[in-house]
Amino acid sequence: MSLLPQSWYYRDVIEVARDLLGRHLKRGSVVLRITEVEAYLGPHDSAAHTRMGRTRRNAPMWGPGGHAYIYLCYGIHNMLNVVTGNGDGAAVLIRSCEVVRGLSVVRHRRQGAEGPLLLAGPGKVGQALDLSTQLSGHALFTSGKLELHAGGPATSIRKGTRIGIAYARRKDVRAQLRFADGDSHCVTGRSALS
DNA sequence: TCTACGATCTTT
DNA sequence: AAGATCGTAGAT
Repeated sequence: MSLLPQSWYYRDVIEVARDLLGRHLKRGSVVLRITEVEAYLGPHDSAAHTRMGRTRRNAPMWGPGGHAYIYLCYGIHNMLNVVTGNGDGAAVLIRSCEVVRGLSVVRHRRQGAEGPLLLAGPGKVGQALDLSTQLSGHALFTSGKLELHAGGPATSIRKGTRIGIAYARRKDVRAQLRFADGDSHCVTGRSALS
C-alpha cells in the first residue's frame, strides 16, 4: 500500500482518468479497486459541475488536484470525484469498483445487497465507502479518512460516452470520456464501450 | 423565499 | 416505466 503523491494528480484530467483504473481507494478497513471512471473537463464542458462557475458545492473542483469532490445526487447518492490539475475545474467521477478488502463491512453498509463484490454504479461506490458531503475537499494523498493508493494500473482500457448527462451540449454528450478496465466485468453499460 | 431538477438505483 | 428524496442553483 503506497499513497500516490499530490504531483500524480497535477496532469490533464483525461490522462489521470485513465491512470485511475486499477488504483485503490481506502476508507478504514475497506479497500476498493477502481474499474470505471468518467472525466469532466472544466467550465467549457457543459456536462461538468463547474459549467456554472464557482459555487459553494463545487469549490473543491477549483482547488489543487489530489482532493475529493463529493456531492449528493438525486437526494440519495453521494458521488465521489477525484480533482485533477491545479485550479482547472476538472475532476474524475469514480463510477465502479471491485471490493478488494473489507467485504463484510461493505455488505453491512449496503444492507445485505446482492453481489457486493461488484460495485457497478457511482451510488454503490458511495455507499461502500460510507461517503458524505462532509468529506468533500478531503485530501487523498496523505493519511486520513479517505486515501488513494497505487494498486496496479489497468493494462486494457475501454472507452465510451458518459452516463446521465443528456442535458449537455451534443458535442459533450458524444465525447468519449468514460473509461473502464477492459478486463473487469464490474462496469455499467459495458456493451456501449469500445 | 420559491421552484425545478439531478454525473442514480431499485422496484414494478 | 416510475418513485425515492433533498441540496443546489437560478429565478423571483
